[in-house]
Amino acid sequence: MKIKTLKNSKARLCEIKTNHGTIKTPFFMPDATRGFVKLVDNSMLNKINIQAMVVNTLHLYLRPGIKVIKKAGGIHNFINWDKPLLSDSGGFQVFSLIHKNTGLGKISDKGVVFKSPLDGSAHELTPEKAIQIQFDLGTDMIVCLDDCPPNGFKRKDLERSVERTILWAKRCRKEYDKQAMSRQQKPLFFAVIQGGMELDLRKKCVEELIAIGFDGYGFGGMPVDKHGNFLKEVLEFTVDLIPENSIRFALGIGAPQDIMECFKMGWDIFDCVIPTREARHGKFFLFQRKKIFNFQFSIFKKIQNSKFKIPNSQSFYNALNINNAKFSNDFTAINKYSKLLELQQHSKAYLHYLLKLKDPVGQRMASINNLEFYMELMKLITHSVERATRNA
RNA sequence: GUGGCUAUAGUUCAAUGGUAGAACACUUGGUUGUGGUCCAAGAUAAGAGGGUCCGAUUCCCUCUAGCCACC
Repeated sequence: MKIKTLKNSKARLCEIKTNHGTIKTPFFMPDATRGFVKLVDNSMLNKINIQAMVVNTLHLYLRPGIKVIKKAGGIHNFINWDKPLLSDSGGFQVFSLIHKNTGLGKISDKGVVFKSPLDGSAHELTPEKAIQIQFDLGTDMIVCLDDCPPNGFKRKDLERSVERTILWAKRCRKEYDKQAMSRQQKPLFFAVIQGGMELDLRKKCVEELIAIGFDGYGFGGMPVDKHGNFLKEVLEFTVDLIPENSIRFALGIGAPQDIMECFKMGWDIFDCVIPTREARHGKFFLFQRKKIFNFQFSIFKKIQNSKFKIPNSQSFYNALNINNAKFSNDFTAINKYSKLLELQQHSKAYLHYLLKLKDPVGQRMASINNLEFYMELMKLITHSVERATRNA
């Protein structure tokens, strides 16, 4: 991994080598939980320049099942995608399933027993099994099974989830080493840091995980509190504890301004459902073009001066709710600056109408608009920082 | 043409002689390792005319409209 650190900032630009090509950070991965980004096909993802995606161990294990994927020659072949893929362990999903509905499963030190939400059949996920499945998928980056606590967990419960996360990380490491012996290509291996909002638990967790040794470390748990406030302090505290030569993965983050904040702190890679899920429900990201120059200029200036401070998000983009009645008669282009003809040529009123009907045609257009926005956001940060460091 | 039934929110339906509810639709928020969702808040209603009654959306009459059956 190549790392380019910035003079007056903790932010950094990295190049990460994977089995399916090199990725440049900061980068954002859309969630393709079941092996596809909802409503968007691969040729469109390539057009938008998506570098990598996140698939989910648990969802793919339940359906179509590992047998099918192995028979297909791995997940890349199965979904016809030749760029990097990261598989999430399924920890977040199975834990949120159980925490929301205690009847659906049981958590013990051994692993998690749960009922499939698809057909009610019983399954067990253990740390070893999570790693085996991910090797079978053949993803380029894999993640330890972790004990993911819900928002509002008390200290005692958080302590137990940290203990279990560490215990499981050890078992995952052991299974990884066993699996890796018989394979030519090894995936990059991530552990997940838990501890909720308790800083000493975060510290303990990350120190123990570093002692075990991983290629990268992820921020676990919800990055927002129950009121929806972004946990900036916890994220900043945690990233400072991760070694510089490790990849820093901000799981589930986030809103555009949260990604900006995290990049500034030194997080490298991101994934989130926001651009696609919210697109389906009408939230729609657009740059304020006139303000982008100011935005770039302020990054440039702030790197040259003392503290690198990312400007307020409100100053350069809008999050519109295309469902609002005012768009029913707005015949301007969905996004006249888009590279994609369908976003240039269709009107906001048309998209409003399609989304009111919950039609996939509209949901798709909104999804690709938001994904293009996120990719441009990454490009904008990277270019601004590169230009600034060149001239510094 | 005759007989019967019905008329309450944008829609489909409740309850009620004294403050008219729901679902969906509508309006506005929220959604952070994907439930193709979910949650929260909000606006909106008694066909027309007459009668009984302290008081009628409710009971009675006439008209109007719709539905069903029969000719």
